[in-house]
Amino acid sequence: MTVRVRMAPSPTGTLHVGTARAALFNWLYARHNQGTFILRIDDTDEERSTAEFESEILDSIRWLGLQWDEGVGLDGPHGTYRQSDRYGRYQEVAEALVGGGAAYYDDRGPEELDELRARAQKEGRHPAHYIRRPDPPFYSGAIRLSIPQDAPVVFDDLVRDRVSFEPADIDDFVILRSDGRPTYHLASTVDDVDYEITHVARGEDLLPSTPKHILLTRSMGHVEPVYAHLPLLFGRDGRKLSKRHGATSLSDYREAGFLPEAVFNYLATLGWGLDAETTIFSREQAVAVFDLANVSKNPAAFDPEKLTWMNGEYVRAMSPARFNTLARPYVESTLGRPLDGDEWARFEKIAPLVQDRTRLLPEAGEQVRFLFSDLDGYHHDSWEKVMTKEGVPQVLDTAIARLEALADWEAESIETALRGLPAEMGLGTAKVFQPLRVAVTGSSVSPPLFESMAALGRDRTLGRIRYARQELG
RNA sequence: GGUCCCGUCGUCUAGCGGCCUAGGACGCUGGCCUCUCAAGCCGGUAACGCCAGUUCAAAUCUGGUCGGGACUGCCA
Repeated sequence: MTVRVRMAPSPTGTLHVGTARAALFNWLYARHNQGTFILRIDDTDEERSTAEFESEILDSIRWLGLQWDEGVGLDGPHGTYRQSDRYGRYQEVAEALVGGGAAYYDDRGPEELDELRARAQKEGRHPAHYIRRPDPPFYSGAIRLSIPQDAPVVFDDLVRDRVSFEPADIDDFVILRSDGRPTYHLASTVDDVDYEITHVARGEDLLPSTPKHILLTRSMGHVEPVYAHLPLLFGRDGRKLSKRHGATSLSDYREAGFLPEAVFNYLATLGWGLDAETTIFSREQAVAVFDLANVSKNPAAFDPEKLTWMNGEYVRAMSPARFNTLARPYVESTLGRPLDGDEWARFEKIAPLVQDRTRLLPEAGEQVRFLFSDLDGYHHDSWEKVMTKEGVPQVLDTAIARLEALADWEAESIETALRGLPAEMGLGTAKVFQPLRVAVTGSSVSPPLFESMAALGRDRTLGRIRYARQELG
């Protein structure tokens, strides 16, 4: 049997990292089993669904690298894969269920239903005990599924193992609203049947709805898919992942300069692992061994710090050419203008050293800023801590003399010219190189000094050291 | 309130009766390296929620308890 899995986002917001992770696990399962990964849009909530959210979600999924084989935007055997296009089908199913006696029309109003729920809570019982087929049958209003009371609903969840629900605790839930539109339960279940979905891996929040979906599937005369309920994602404080924890949308991370392969890797480690030892792994490695049955039961806390560390691992591992291409827009946005050809050459010269020091792409811009704009002032603390020390004027004077005498302007010759200074002047290395660093880059933290000077160019470097010397009087 | 799910370092996890004086990763931290910062290397910190039971032996099995979470809509 071919594995067919799906992700079914609702376009009522941007793609949440939790939804992205569920999509990721589905994708991994499909790839591992040479199955089909389907993308469907669950847009039955017409009030909140928008085309903008839908395209944002599709972009984010593509960015993460989860190519779908069937579904929205692709020619498939099931139409548009957008639920709003299939209302006729859902109505047909709902009415057939009524015809067969498995469902019924309910025209009780919200007030009456609220009263029943309140009574249930007061008496410590489940609302299902009260929301049942009313006495004389009605033939208008919403359609509810009638829950058979004969046996418990039991299923073997791939991650939870055996789960069981008593029918008395399952309410006769609405499948078709009184305006003829389907509820999530109906649309989702009908689609899973029609699209021949074999495995449903989704968030644990849907575990309590699963017996409803199973009963619905069975009353349609089909066998339910295998379920796998994934643990939920939380913030570092153990609370539900929300805006308070910072970014919750995949696109937020994309914009912050995270790499898709790092986000992919990190998300995969939340609730699953390649093996006992490996933290950094590729898509291919994950695909090779992934199994829903190995997913953890515990909820996971999303830790931006660990993601950032992991991103740095990926930044350092990429080719210099790719780093340069990816970093360029961030450098330009730091400067607020595009780089010209000469500036680009200077950047390329020092880029490998910047790459080693970058965890998030935007950091690259800050590190090379001194190369492309005049020092708009020294970092105050750096100046105070470094430049006001004794001996600094002599260090700068000596360095200027040595550098002026250089025949060429390469990092190696600059180093040769300056390397011996500390010993010659009887000073510690930091006493010599830190003042030069501050003079040249404006800060006590920068890429390596000699390479920075080489990339900056002879005239600018000497100009900056002379200027700093003047400032000291 | 009711139903269901979950419970190993601060966090992500390994562990599926003896290999556990509990392993790896992030974080934090001591040191080395070193022109600063990173990176790298060596070391440290820190966990089986609790109580019973089963067993020669329990983080691993059972029961209870406590704690956390989800759901409880004509939202998804």
